[in-house]
Amino acid sequence: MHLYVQLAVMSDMNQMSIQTEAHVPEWVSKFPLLRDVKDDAWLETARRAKEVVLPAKYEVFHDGDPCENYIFVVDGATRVYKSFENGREMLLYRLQAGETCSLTTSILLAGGKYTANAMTEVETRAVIIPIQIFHDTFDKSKGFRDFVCTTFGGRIRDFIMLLESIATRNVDVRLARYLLENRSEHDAVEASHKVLAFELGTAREVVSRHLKDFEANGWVSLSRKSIELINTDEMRRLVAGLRT
Amino acid sequence: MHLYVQLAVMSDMNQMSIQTEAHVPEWVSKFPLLRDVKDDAWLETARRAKEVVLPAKYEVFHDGDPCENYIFVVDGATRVYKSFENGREMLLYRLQAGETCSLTTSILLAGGKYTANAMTEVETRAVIIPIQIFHDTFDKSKGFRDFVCTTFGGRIRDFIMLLESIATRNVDVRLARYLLENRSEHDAVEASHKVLAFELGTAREVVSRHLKDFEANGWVSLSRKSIELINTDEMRRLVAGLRT
DNA sequence: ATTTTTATGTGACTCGGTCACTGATTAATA
DNA sequence: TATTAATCAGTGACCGAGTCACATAAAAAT
Repeated sequence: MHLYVQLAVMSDMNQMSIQTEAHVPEWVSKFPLLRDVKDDAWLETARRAKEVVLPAKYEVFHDGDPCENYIFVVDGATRVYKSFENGREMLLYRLQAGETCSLTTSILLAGGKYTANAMTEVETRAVIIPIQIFHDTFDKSKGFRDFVCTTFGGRIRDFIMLLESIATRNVDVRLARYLLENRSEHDAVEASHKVLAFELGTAREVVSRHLKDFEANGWVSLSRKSIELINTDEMRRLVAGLRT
Repeated sequence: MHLYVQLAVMSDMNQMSIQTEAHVPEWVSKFPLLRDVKDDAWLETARRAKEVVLPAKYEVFHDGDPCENYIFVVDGATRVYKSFENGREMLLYRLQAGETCSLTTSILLAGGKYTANAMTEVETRAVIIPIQIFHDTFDKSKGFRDFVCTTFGGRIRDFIMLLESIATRNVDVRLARYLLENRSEHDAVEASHKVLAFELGTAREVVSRHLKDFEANGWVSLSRKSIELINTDEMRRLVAGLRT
């Protein structure tokens, strides 16, 4: 959060004087709820906001860091995860184009430090707003405020769903669902077991065992970093709870 | 959420005309962040708010219900929990005097239905604000807005801690900590294993077994609905991670 | 006094997570 | 290119947690 500002591709402040009143930076189009917000407070903040480009595998923030900016993700993908003392990591959510970081929002609104980590998975474009300007705009612009609250409020439900997926231990169902939902047009998922384990919040060995079971059932065909789906009907039955 | 308005003890609207401008309803004193908020929008909302008294074991809201009111808990205790399909229940958080329901807030801000249940544990006094008035006051009163955002934002951290406590399965440590933190002045905890299991988000049998282990270690003495702590030093060592 | 409810204790079992290894394949580099 | 290092996958043993099916005992209700 400290270093990457130096990587910033600043939006050209000099051009502001010749922009028309209705001008909205291009990146805002990625955020439908903000597109129609036209008040001065928001538009000035949007125009002044810094756009940054983060390389892949870049640590955006770390457990314990203070929070200095509100973050709009314009393009790319960033995972927000919690590292536990025992070394395990749990994916809390993934930020993609058009999303904002709810953990960041919560800290900006309520204070405190980051309680999780974030790392870009691929090169990620983001727009950041310093904390003071965030608060100022939050007070002055109802449109921006509604955007922040709406995007933030929805995340509680996601956390509860995450809780449920951990509390009700049904890795086989979640694995099957993940494979069905993330297969390519050729009914294959190109991912290592380690990656799948991280996505599902479980251990690699557990994924390997279930995949072996799936293979024994004739549902999938396994090879290095690739799972080919053979019998998607049976897998769908498993996901639907119609156990075989 | 529908019925209990009929139980309401309405604040006497007729008295409003003779109240001084600086008058703040008594219940606001339970919410430190609101005590110094004096703008008209908030004060009028505070004075108009309905105060309700809910009996113990009253279902405040249920998974799937729409959300119609913002809720200030003035006195008592209400548990907010999620029921899973397999019948297990998980305590998300407990609302006590001076708290507001973050799940309710998230729905008011972002829309949607309740995704959990809430039930009073003891008779609970609460003040409720209808959704339209909530939104109106949220826009007009910076003080109220700051209160809502601050109390709400802090809950994300709690959810992450809850996630951690489930993901890192160390029921013995959490049980010991719970006993240490909730013992009476006589170093005893008066609760059934079932209740303890609910508090810790685990199964009754697991609690029973760990308590038996604690007893075998000479740390506690067990009797019906009562756990007497004998050797708190060793239990503290366990909690601190200095395993024996 | 009898029945019902609640609280607790236990053994057998399944599942998920960890550990310690193995071999196989790919990537890096000397 | 040959060698080394890193990554990927598989497996068995083990442990903790959760579930199930009981059993016993105490308290509450009738």
